[in-house]
Amino acid sequence: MPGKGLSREDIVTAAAELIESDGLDRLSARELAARLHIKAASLYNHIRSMDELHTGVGYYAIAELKRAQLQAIGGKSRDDAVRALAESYYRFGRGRPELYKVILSLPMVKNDALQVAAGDVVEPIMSAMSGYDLTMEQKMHLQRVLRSIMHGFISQEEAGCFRHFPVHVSESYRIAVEGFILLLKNMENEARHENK
Amino acid sequence: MPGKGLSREDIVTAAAELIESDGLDRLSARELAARLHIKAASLYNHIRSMDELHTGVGYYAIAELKRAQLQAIGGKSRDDAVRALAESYYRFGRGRPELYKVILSLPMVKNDALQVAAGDVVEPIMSAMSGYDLTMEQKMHLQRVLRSIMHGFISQEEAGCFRHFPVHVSESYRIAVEGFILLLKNMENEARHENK
DNA sequence: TTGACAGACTAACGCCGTTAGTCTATAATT
DNA sequence: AATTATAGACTAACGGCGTTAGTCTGTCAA
Repeated sequence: MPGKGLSREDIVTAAAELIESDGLDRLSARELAARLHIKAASLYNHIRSMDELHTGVGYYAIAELKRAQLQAIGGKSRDDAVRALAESYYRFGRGRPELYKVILSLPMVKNDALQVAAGDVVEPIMSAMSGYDLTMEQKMHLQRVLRSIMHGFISQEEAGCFRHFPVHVSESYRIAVEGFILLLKNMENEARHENK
Repeated sequence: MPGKGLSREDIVTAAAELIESDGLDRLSARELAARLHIKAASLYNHIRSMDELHTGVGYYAIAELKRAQLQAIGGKSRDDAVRALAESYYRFGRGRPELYKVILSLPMVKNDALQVAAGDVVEPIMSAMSGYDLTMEQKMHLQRVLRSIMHGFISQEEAGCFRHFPVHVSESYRIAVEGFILLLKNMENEARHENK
């Protein structure tokens, strides 16, 4: 094996590094190949297409995000867990914006394997909400709500939509998260009154 | 003027139509030119670059979205206005997904003129919240929160993230909006108690 | 009638992802 | 130890992309 020591995983890792350092739009077969000291065509000995590589980086990014969230939740529960989750999600999105973009650009539809990865996105949120007295169906709805808040916030700030007013973005986010916690408790109480 | 009757606006309109019918990723100079029965290079007599054209379509999309929202709010106020706004936003995002993508892909940072357009995004939301007894600063925060909810929801559903559970998406959205209204009223009441 | 010019054209450049075909060095087999 | 198979690099090329330069032509104003 001439010029060995180059696995598929090496390429995915190199692509992730390229994306994080130079930006997602700078990822190209030739640029990536140059970093690995090979020619663009040689990449195709390891990957099927740039699209598949993109998906591969997506898995990596989702795994990183999941890891960060689970670590943030730690031994916390209820409000503390939700706050920690929201903060870690925000920190990931803002701290590694290019990697976060990769997650966004993944079309979860086409690929079956990606539906597994989609579970990785949901799991930490469900875990953070485990301490609340809610039905599974309620939690599924609320998981979508929280994800929408977190993702919507990050992507709009990233796009520069929040720059135009002199009120602090972090305070807006805090209000959003506290509003979600308010909703959580409200739904808990409603259930309690019905059962009484 | 040989082959006249082709203005910059015609090209923006044609681009918007192309995007809506064939998808944003199918927009290319050659494809667009073919629709206008000219060659790709001739486009540059009217536009500076494809990027600028993209921005032009973005203006159009934002104007459309604003129009839909203001119409939805109509004479409504408070909760009704917020619900109508949220519904119209959702309907726009889901009903014209490719046009909505154009708005998302606009980087509000670079272009000064786009900051004007950003005001068009904010205005209907502030209008819907006008009936609540809140400070301007509070409304600015809450406008960000609502936008995050609406945008986060649409973009995640568009990406296919909500397909994996057998609970209705529209119900999730309803919960999210009602949660926001809950937050609105909660902040109103807090202010009232402080002032008493 | 003539000159200016808007607005189309062709040709070409350098980028992109991707495929086909070739060569070579190592690993496995005889 | 000699041979064969193969992994994995290479060059060359294709069609598509956005974009620029330079050219030609038809209409409108002087």
